[in-house]
Amino acid sequence: MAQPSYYTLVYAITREIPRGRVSTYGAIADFLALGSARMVGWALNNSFNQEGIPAHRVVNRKGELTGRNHFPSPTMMQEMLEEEGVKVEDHRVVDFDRLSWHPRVLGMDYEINIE
DNA sequence: TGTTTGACCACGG
DNA sequence: GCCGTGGCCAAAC
Repeated sequence: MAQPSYYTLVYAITREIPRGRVSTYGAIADFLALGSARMVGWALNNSFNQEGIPAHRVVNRKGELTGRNHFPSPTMMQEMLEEEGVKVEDHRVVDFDRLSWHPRVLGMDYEINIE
């Protein structure tokens, strides 16, 4: 994509989420200082066109896997997380407070790598 | 072109 | 701590 759209930014940040950690829609929207948390969800919905985007690591602020219904299989999101060592119980990330990751750690001058 | 709709969040009561 | 409400902005209709 020559011109970075909002989607591109969301995708780039989502790719930076470390394995075994989770992030939230609000955190991503907050770091981008653009749009809203809703748009992050919209972008991720469209992210199935792109490959290699760990959309399963993005949950809502309560740690709930609200996006699970948008995966090919509703149980896939949980299984992928558990495979990375993130325990999920009753559609919620266990110990979410400790595992939540904020893109701020990338630094303010982080340059997004657009493919 | 105007309205509706989202994988949401912060806030006030 | 739960509930209603407003805000957010791009796509679909």
